[in-house]
Amino acid sequence: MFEKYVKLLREHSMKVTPQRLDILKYLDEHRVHPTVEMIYMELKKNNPSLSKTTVYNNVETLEKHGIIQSLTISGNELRYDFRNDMHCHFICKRCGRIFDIDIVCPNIGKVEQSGFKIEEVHGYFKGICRDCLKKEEMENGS
Amino acid sequence: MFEKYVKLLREHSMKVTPQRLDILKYLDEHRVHPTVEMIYMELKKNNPSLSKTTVYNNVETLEKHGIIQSLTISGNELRYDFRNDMHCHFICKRCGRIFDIDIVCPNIGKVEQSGFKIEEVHGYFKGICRDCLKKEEMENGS
DNA sequence: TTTTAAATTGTAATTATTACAATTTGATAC
DNA sequence: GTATCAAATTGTAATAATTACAATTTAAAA
Repeated sequence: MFEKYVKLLREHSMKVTPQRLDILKYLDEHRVHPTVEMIYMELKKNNPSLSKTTVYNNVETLEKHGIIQSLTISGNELRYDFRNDMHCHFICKRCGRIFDIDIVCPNIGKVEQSGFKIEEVHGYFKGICRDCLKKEEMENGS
Repeated sequence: MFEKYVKLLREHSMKVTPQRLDILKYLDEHRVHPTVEMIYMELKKNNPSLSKTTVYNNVETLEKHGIIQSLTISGNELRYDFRNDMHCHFICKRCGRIFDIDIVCPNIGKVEQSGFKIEEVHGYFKGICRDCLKKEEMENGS
C-alpha cells in the first residue's frame, strides 16, 4: 500500500511519517495538480488532526528533494505534481483543469550557451481544452 | 513624451487617463518585469494620490486588451512585461532578476493538433544567471 | 456645457503563505 | 526494548498579495 512511498522517502533519507505518506499517496493518485488546500481538505477527512502547516512544510521539502514539483501556472496559488520529470502543462481558461503535455524544450542548450545555468524548465500553455471547445460547439451548433 | 502610450490606448479604445499613461511609461522604461508593488511605489512619488487598486485594475485591463502580459514565474506575485510578443523568461534563484529569452516554442502546432486551443504560451527557466555564476567563481576561485 | 459610463480612490475583506513556539514522534544508539 | 534527540507536527498568529465594494471624480461623446 505505502511501500512505494516509504521507499521514496528512505531513498532521500527523509523521515517516514504518516502525514508524508498520505501526501505522497494523494498526489500520486490525484494527478490533477492539487493545491495545498485540496490536499489538506481531502486528507483531513481521515486524519482530523492534520495541520495545514504540515502540508505546506511537506510539499516544500518534498520539492526541495526533487521528489515532486510545483507549478506556478495559475498565478494565485502553487499546485503540486507527483511527476518530477520534464514536461509541460496546459491550463484551461474555462474549466481550470491542468493537463500534462509530454513535450520537452529543445532550446535548453541554446539558453545555456548564453551563460545561464538552468536548473528547472517550465512550459505553460493557456487556452481552451478539448472538452470545453466541444461544449462550446454544442451550444452554438448549427 | 506620452504620445506613444496615448496612441496605444486609443487603438484599443481605452480611456486615456494619466494613471494609465504613467503605468505604461513605467513598464516600457523598466523592463525588469515589475510587480504591482514596484509600479505603485515608484509612481506614487510623482502622484501621491495614486491608489494601489488603480494599479491593480489597470494592469489587469491592459493585459486583457493584450497590451502587456503577466508572468507567474516567481510563484508569489504577478509580474508585468511591457512586451506582449511570445518570448521566454529566465529567473535567477540567487539575485531574483528576470531575463528575457528570445526563443519561441516550436511545439505549439503539436499541442494544437491534440485538440487544445492555445491562447498563451509561457516558457520559464529557473537557475543561476551569468553574473551570479561569475560572482560564485570569484569567491571559490583557486 | 452637459451628460454618463468608466476610472479612480480608500478602506475593508479575502486568500495564500510564512513565522514561530510548544508538543510529539521517528529513528538511532545503547 | 528503552532512552535520547533532532526533526516533524500542530495550532495560532502574522504577513503579503489580491479582490470587493461604495463613494467620488473624470474622460470623452453629444
